[in-house]
Amino acid sequence: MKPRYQQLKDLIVDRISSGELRPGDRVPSEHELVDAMAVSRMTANRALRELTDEGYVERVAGRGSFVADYRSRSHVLEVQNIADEIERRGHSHSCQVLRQSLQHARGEIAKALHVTPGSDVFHLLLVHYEQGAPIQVEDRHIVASFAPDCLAQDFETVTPSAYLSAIAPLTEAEQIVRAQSANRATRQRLQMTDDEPCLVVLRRTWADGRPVTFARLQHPGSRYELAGHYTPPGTAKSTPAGVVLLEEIKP
Amino acid sequence: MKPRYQQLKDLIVDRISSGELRPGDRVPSEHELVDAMAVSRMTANRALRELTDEGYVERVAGRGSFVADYRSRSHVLEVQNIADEIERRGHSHSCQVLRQSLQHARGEIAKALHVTPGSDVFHLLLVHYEQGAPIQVEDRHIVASFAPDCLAQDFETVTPSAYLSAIAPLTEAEQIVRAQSANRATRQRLQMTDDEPCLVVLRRTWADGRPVTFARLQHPGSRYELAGHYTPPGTAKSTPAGVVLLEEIKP
DNA sequence: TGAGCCAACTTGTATATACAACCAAACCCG
DNA sequence: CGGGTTTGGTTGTATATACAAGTTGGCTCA
Repeated sequence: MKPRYQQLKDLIVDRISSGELRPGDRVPSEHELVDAMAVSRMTANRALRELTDEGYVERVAGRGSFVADYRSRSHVLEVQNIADEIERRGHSHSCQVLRQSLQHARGEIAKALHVTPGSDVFHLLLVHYEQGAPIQVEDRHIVASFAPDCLAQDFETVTPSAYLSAIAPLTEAEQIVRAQSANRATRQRLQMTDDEPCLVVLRRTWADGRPVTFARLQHPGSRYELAGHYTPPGTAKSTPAGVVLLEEIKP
Repeated sequence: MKPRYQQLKDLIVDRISSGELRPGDRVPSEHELVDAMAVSRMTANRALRELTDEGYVERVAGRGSFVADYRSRSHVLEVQNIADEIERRGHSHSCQVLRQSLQHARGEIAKALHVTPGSDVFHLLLVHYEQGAPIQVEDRHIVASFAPDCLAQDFETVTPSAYLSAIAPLTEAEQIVRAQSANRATRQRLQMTDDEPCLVVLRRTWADGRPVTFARLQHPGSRYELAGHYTPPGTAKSTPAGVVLLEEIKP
């Protein structure tokens, strides 16, 4: 038998990930949980407090508890949307859609997305631009059942990342980073010289406990780099100042 | 005034990061905290429980609470030691030291390590091999005051990462990943072809609240890649199975 | 009408208490 | 001497209660 505070947490997380509760919505107060679930206030408090630590809930003394905005939930999403990233640099982002089609999953794609071969998946091929210069080729497959209206989307306005995380919170991501040579088509799309290395990111993302999308992101090595900042779990909030300017270091 | 559970947490974390308590050592039990600090057991419980969530402490019902092993504390260290990584793959690791010297910090190195130009820093240049094949050039600077006996170490036996994390827990890391062309010396050391892309990681690591080491890690693009797995804070423990085999996907 | 005050609700923290489960070492008995 | 048992210490969970502090909205009174 699970402890009662965990049952309360599961209950609330379920209501969030099912979409019943959306970011900004009010979640039951401690007293409401006490009355409805027949637990003590300390137990309800522990459940809500841990959900706060885990990023699901935001609490304000005097007002109540609310579903947190997914975007503030994890590094996963921060890293994921290149449009936000470019905007944060104060640059302009634009995007060109080269392909947006329904396909049948085959081979590695089916395996990576945990669907049976032949299942419906959407295929997207986009080029992202920063200040007019191409910065990323996004080659993405999406499980069709997760995002049925994918073909109707205008991905030149809303990036696939933003679109997907609006459907349901992306709970988990796995990625591999490689330095590779790009093929000719990619070189052309990214306006790369022949011998310029290409930074490739393979990323698989989960929602509702199953993989929903797989992307291959290719970037020109001379104009793009990945930055990461790691702290031990729990220390994340105490980010010290002066964590910049590593960029300036030349080999 | 800080809440009392936070005071207890600070107290214990201070004793850990000062070195008074080392991994595996016993930390005060709840009852001992109750007696010594004049708090209720629930308050002591909350302090120890949160330290457990944050990775500082491991608790075993019936035995007690103990300082956690740093190595299980965060992705930072997991990723950091290439010898462990190679060993985990069941391969053999070896290492060749090309340089191990005392230098004076200049320019970007001084800035990156937050020391005044001219301060003592150690400089290491190593090549790591996996199954006899070169896999990484490690070009590292270490703040001398942090690791005074650095020149006496045999880094062909114990990697710099392992050595540094034995001195004090590394609490924070910042890294940048690039795809670059390697210069001729590096290409030769890594036995790379002329047009092979090079995966470069620039990493700065903190301990005791200050940067202590800066490393440039270069890898042959055809034989090395970075893998990462991200979950939202708090969900980290529920890592689902079937998170492998992304490696097999060919572009 | 408007400004200030107050009451109700909320979260945040702290205490005292209770019981279950677990572990290790001491203990007892055959 | 050896094996089962007891016992004391430990964590894990749960409850009832209390007070402080923040927020909101309504109410009163000038």
